[in-house]
Amino acid sequence: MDMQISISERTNGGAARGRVYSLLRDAIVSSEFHPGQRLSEKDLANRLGVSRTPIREALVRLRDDRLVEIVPQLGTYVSRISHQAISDAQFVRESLECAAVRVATEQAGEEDLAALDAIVRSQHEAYRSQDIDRFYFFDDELHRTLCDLSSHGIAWSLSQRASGHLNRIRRLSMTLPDYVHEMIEEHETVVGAVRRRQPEEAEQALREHLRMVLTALPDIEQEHPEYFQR
Amino acid sequence: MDMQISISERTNGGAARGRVYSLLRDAIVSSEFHPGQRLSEKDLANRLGVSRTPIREALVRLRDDRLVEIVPQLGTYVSRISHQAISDAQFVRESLECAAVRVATEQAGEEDLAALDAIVRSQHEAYRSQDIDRFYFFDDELHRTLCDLSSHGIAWSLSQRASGHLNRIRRLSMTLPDYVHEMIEEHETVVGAVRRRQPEEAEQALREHLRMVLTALPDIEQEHPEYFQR
DNA sequence: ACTTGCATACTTGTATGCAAGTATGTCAGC
DNA sequence: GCTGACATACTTGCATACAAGTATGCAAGT
Repeated sequence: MDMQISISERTNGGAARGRVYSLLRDAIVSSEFHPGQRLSEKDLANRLGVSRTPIREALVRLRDDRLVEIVPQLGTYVSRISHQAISDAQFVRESLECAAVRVATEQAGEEDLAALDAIVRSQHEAYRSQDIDRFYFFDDELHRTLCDLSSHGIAWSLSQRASGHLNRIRRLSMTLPDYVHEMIEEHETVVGAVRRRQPEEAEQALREHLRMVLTALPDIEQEHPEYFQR
Repeated sequence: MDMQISISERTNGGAARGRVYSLLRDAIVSSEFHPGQRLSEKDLANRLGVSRTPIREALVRLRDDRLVEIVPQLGTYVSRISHQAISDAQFVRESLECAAVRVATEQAGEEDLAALDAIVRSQHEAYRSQDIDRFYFFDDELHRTLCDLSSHGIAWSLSQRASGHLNRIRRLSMTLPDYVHEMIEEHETVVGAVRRRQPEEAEQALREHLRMVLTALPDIEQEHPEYFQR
């Protein structure tokens, strides 16, 4: 067992659980842990240098996110991507973020609009330098900011939490430069509608934008059929 | 320690955690545990006849629901009712359920409509016999059914999970017969709009209905100021 | 009387041991 | 060679022991 990690983390209060949750979630969403893979609490505990307890609590939370399935006395498995889970995640994300953007359109001040513009500009820049991680960072940043502007930041928290399956698809379909440019244009459309105080337009533009990730689904399923359920 | 409970539960897999979560959530929502009250894992473990482990896992989940606040090395407290939490919960519930009812309006079959009618009739009956618990049961049942008809049952799960603070208010304002009758009429309006395939109407009716619970808020805050934050 | 420092009794976070159930490999018997 | 039973080595769920930090009350000093 790795004592350094163990001891250094012991000083912080409740850091291990959150750290383990983030690590495991990233590993699943990035398909580093591939769908269907069996996970062992004990093995994860050894690899991360903590005991089973924080591992367990993280796994229970990931089950709430539908990213793992825990079968008592049998094992814990990375969930396969299911169409129902994707559809549900899409529904939740659309519902929350579209409702948020309507409110944001009514509440955004001039400095808020400037912040949105800045994010879009940063995305352009990331696109030019082909920095895909940075691009997706600002993608999230834009959506988060739109939710925050509704004064219901919870919309983004819950949307993120529910979007595990969607993010897996997004991560599997990363390298599509044409699509990336289209995404920036869609962002500009949304921000433009917010600026012109057109909630209906903003909602519609965001809804279409959110559905773009689904267009990659058939290709991914053909490429990785073993990642999908049934 | 109560060995009977402990042993009887040991046979089932993962039953203790779920049972403890439901018990604690009910206790908080019903204000049996009053807002601001300090909870002790060890004390709860003794009272429920289980060890700290399932208690901990339930409390962590309740923190996700914003119903408790866990302060490391200090204590766990029942969250006070905050206007932000109420507003967030209302936003989430409206967003999810209104989106669901739109889809439900398009998808409901004749037998689904009959089921909705049956629930409303049961509510009438519960009202006549002044059975408030039964009334609220069918209230939930109607909302859950509407979500299920959208083929996104997750909408109801998440709505429920996010509605802890709202349900606390609802439970604190229980005995209002006039209001109850009004609620039934609102339900009938929603179901009627679904039957006539008017998604916009159904959504609007549901939205207004969902906001009714908030009308009780000022009275409750005046009656129990110590339950509220700040 | 008041303040200050320390012992103590809490709290939660983490680690680990035990119980119960399942899959699997191996060996005996046919 | 094939089949079936059993030992074994896993799994998760729960209980408990230990670590570390905080509040509190008491006693001693000013």
